[in-house]
Amino acid sequence: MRWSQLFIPTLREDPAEAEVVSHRLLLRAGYIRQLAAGVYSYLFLAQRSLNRIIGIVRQEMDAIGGQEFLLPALHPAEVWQESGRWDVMGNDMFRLKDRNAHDMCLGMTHEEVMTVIARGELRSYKQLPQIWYQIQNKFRDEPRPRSGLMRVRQFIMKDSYTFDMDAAGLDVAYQKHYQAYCRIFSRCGLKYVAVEAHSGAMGGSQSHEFMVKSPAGEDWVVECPKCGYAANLEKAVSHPSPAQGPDPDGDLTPEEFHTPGRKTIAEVAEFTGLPETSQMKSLVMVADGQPVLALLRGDHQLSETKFAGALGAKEIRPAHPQEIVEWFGAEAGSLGPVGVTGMRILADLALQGRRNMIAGANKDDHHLRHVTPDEDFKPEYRDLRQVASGDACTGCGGELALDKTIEIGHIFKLGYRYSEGMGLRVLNAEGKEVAPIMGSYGIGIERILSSAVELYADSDGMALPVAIAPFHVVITPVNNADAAQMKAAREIYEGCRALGLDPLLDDRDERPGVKFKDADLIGIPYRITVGKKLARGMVELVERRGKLTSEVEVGAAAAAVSQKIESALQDGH
RNA sequence: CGGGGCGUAGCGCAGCCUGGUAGCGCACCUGCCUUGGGCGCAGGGGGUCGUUGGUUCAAAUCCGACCGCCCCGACCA
Repeated sequence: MRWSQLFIPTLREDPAEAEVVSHRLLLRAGYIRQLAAGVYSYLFLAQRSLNRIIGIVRQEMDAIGGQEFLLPALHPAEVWQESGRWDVMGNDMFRLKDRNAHDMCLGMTHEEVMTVIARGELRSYKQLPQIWYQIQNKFRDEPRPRSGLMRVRQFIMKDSYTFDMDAAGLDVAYQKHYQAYCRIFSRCGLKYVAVEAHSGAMGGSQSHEFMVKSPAGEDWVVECPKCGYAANLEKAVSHPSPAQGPDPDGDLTPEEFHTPGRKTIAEVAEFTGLPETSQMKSLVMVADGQPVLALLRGDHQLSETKFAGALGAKEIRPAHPQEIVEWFGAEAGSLGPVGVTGMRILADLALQGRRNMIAGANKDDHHLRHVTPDEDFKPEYRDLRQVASGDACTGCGGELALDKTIEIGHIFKLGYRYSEGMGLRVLNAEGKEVAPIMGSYGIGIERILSSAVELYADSDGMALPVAIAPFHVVITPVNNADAAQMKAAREIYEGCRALGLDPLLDDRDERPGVKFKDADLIGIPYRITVGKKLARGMVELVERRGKLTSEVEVGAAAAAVSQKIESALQDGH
């Protein structure tokens, strides 16, 4: 296509509201414009790039036997009430009423709708397995949209749903998706990791997230460089570092001592001269309205996800200061498990077997020494500890690393929640009614674009992978007034088209500097510069990433770039 | 929902403190010039100063309410 005819509104300056790299560049390069908080218009370049991404996703989904549907974005309240999620989703769901005051909502996801279709039509085990998917807009009224296309309120998602007769069938569907996701993200040119994930409020047994490491990410993943263990921080396990000092021996009884003004673990450690690992950290949480005491080693952090999981709680929060005083008779900073009644006490596994530790005395400015779990109080032991960087891998002992990541895909086994709950039944070979087992698998389409921008940006702009760039190559005549240059540029352009490439001809009447800057900014992976060297019959072929430049003959330029593109697509660059 | 910041031309900003009816750079339009990294010269168009109430002879400027957007945190199938 000819640049002079296109709408590519590049900005010379950074828009003030954009902070993260991808947001800034997508705006500057004329890919997107904001309409409201977390709502964006995708202009020409973004649409081309997203279509490329969608094309890859579609191919790979079809390759595993997926069947594409297009489902309503507008749902009646009933289907969500039936699954019980009308209430669960709270303010994250966009809700509205139709003219008859009937409750409706915009779909955040499509388990309900898919299940409704399935229960109306699937009758026999002979019809299973099924893989149904859709690529379309989903709506979530995010409490805080942010980071450009990273967290938005309307976004494109590929979502698939599988129906199988048994767990073994689900395993197959799950593995197919796992493999398909690996192919999709590799083909899109991303460096990603698949990590074990928490399956969240959806329930279900097994779950993996596909993550791209990036400082712009919002999730933490834990990785072992030695054995390849990788998990979302919410779910990750590790061996904690050893306690920094031995516990005092003997069958000692708790003994109160005065700790004026010492509230934090660090302050108490300094005051007593004992390491933080000798202390018990007491956190008061409220789980579904009930107070619960959580105990950890002094230097450890509570994983709220693990904590909620251990209790099977839907909603947890730290107790308010007034509540703490009411229940413990002391303020946070002097709390401990000894003498606590009327609430569950959950202790992290790292406290099991420890003796004679320091804990709060439930009396302001006082602590207890010689507190021993199981003797001085009876806790329930659970894994509550959030993994920290440097912990030892439980598999191989390697040193775990923590990285910030962007979640681009999530697959999980749903189990029977929707089929059971919404009355989806088929007859099995014995003629008995059974509920099929389901899986659900999502990909954030815009996040693939954002991640690619983040991953390959430099000071000049973006440098998109060939497979998802809006054009393969931009042909830049340096001087429009030079008829020979324009002619050669057009010939190369036509040559590229003949080879099946998507070329962009920069025929704008602009100074060369402007053309180069814009080409770099919008991230087209290759540029053919037609300039002075044309006198010798040569043009330049520039790779956007790394700015590698080579000279080729005019007549060979199209073939040369085609070859590079071909191999880049093979290697996923 | 808690904390912070911002709203003046398409974009980036100044003006506000100390009220007197709006300015700069980029972009845009016209002409000339120039053509290997956001060129030069000349001329020009474009703004209900987020909305609304109040104070005042007079409000972009002072006071109040509201709305919107960004950032940090909480939250996040």
